[in-house]
Amino acid sequence: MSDSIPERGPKFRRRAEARPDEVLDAALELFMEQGFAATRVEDIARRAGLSKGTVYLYFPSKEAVLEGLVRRAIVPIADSALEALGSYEGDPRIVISTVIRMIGHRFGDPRIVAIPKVVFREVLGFPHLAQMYRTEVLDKVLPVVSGLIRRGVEQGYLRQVDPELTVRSIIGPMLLHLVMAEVFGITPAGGLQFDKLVDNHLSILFDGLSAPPSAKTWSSS
Amino acid sequence: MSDSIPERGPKFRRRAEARPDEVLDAALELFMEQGFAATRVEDIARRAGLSKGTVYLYFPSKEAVLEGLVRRAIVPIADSALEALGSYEGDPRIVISTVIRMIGHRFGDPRIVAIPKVVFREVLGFPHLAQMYRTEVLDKVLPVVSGLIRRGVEQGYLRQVDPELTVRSIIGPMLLHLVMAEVFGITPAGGLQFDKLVDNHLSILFDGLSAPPSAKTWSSS
Amino acid sequence: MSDSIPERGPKFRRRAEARPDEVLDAALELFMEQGFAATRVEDIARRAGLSKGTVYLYFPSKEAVLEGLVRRAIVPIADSALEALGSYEGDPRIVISTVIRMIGHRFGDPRIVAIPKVVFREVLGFPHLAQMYRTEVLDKVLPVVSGLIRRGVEQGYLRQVDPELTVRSIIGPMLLHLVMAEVFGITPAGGLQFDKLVDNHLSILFDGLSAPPSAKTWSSS
Amino acid sequence: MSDSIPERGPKFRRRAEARPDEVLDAALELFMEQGFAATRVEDIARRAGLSKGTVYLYFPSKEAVLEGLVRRAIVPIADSALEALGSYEGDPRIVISTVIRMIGHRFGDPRIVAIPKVVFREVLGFPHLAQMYRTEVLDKVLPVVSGLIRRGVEQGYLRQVDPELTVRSIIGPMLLHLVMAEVFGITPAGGLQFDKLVDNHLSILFDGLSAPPSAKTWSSS
DNA sequence: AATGAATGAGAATTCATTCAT
DNA sequence: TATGAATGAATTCTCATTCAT
Repeated sequence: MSDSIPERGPKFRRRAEARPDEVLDAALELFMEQGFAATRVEDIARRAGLSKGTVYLYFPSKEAVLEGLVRRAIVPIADSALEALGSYEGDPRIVISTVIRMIGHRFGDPRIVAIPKVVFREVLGFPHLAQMYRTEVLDKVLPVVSGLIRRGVEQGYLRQVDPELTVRSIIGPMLLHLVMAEVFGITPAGGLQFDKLVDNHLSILFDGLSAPPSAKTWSSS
Repeated sequence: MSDSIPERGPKFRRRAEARPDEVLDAALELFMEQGFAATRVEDIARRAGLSKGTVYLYFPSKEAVLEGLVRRAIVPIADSALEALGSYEGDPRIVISTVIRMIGHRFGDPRIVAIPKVVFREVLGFPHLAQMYRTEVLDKVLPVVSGLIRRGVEQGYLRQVDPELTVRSIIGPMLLHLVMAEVFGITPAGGLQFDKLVDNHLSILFDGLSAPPSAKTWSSS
Repeated sequence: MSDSIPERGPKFRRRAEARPDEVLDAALELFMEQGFAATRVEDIARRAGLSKGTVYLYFPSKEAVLEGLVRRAIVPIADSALEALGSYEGDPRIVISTVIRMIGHRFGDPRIVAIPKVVFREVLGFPHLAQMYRTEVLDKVLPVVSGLIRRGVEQGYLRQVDPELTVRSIIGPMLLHLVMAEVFGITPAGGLQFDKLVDNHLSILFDGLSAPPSAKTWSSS
Repeated sequence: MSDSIPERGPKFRRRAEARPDEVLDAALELFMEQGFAATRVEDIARRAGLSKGTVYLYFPSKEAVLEGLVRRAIVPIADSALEALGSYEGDPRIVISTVIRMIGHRFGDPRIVAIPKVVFREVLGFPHLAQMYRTEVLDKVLPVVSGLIRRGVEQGYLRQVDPELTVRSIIGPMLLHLVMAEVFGITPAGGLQFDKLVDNHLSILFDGLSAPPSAKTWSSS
């Protein structure tokens, strides 16, 4: 029992410390594919290469797995977003572009998009999940972004806009791009192409849809 | 026949024609509040003022209720959207504004937003729901919108943008506004205020975030 | 309702007194096809050209329909069988042949075989049905048959056999013929052919399987 | 049953391999007593000393239990019957007697008769059960028996009879004996007494009911 | 630590029966 | 009489969770 038992289990022996993470990985995939309710604990176990009982060794309940999933994802998100947005001083359009591109890049990784997708899906059923996500992620990130915009307006970089509402204009198109692709399978001709979306989006976001000569004659109100 | 006792409690109300709609109304509320999986058929019945069995009188399964919900909502959506977008000829910004405002207005009615919310939530678990929604709503509406944009570009009203991707920039901010409010309870100071969101959004959409003088010095690429 | 309403209902108007019988007819078919438990009251009603509620106008419960079915079938069976067997005095082989042929003939009518088939199927679940069938049919018919055999033995027409057990030898082959055909779809080449079965059976029953010369050397004990 | 309780109560007996058989045993008893439809899965579980869920651990549905029951019974039946009938060469009456006696003996065991009884009862409701039983049992056994008879006729041991129809005369009386006893509780004075039935039956089968002197004057046609 | 057999509460669905019309 | 909408008890089946090994 002490050393070489290579033929036990279908896979090579793994370090026990990695187990909880493997469970979360498996759960993430499944919750994303079918939702929390439709995923059986045994499915999670199987996909993680474990038995049902073992899952309960690391998580007291199925709901705890979902919670663990969100918790695990929360720290790096808030961290890296705030880090990038952090204390930049100059033209906010540069930071915004940078961050948007970074987010766009990250969302190319299915492991990363999966988290918000699962959260969106399940929060209504588990309000304290929403609470957690809001407190740990949104309440930290949103004020920074709107602060950035406010400063941009004050410093003359940006037109007079409502900073809070403008956050929706910055992030919304990317969310929709994802939703269309993931939920309905609607992508542009060549695939997800987040890069192109970001280019098109930033161009409109900063310079508007209107053709230059029309700027005088057009009024959106 | 002898004596008429019409007020004998909620039982035997005999309004057969209205029943399916009452069931759908109740189901919509519950699916929205807790999701499809967490809603028991008995809950639906109770909220509709019926007994469990009666629900099955009109719908062969719980899933059929969900389907009926989507089906009921689909026709008016596609209709009214296409009607508004229809065959407008002039400056597309006027149509876009009009439609966006119309959508914004409609989304003020919780009965109306509820449908896409439920669809988004459950679609992963019921792929043919996605199919239905896509075929009946998205595949009809999206091409019209991107056609509008394409024409706007060709006729010089709009800058050179990718029509398909630009759809995301038009609708995305509104989706995010809703998601933030409904999923995480994050609204601007005074409530949902869809009107203000729409104004802010359209202003940015057409004229861009950048302050006018900066147009020369800024490059979004 | 006053005079000529030929287009109401799928069939010509029938006299109300026939209703209970129509219900029993429908029930018989269905109980035979699928068994009592698998037959819904609504199925019975539909096949009888009535509505569910109307069935309850004539029978207080589903079980009462089954009971009514058996009751209706019992009288003529006992009657006609006893009549034929009744008070015959001469060679019992003639009566037995006659009755067997009569039974064989009757069993050609699906409406008639259906009754014992349904009874066999359901008696275990409704013991008082068995009781009824036994008291009304079997306890009347069997003693007459074994009495006939006993007398045949006493009068030298038949070999020394056990009259009670011999009843099984007389009727059993016909039962098996039916069971094989109805339950497993196993019939002789040209169909049910009850006539041929009866001929073959009677020939063996009275004269035995053994070839004549072997009679001396063979002993069945 | 009386003593050896491996203590610890009925829970967690951990005898995984025996379980399916225990379930089948319990189901057999119940299906026989009350029929398939009237037996609840929980009843089966309870009688097997298990919980409802455990039944589903081994059988995916109640119907699968019924199927398993038949499947389990089928192999030994066909095997032992064919073995006995197999390749006998001489006087077929000896084999027939032997097999009939063997069957008679076996049918003394309630566990064995139960199977065909359940099959007969439920087969109309589950046609593929009939299919299975027919293919695996009847289609194997019947041709062997009729072949035996045909050979007996050819070799002069038996009178000119129809081999296929004669099968009914051989087996039918035993079936009826069982049906009368099990369905209606009608047995000869001293109980089932299969031995006596078999003796009486074989005597008639081979030598006929008719008293010897009458052979000339009697004609069964 | 790991397993998977066993449990039982809970949910979907069916259908006999009732009753206002 | 006749109808069929409405009811709810009963039943099948699922699956999170426990626990002996």
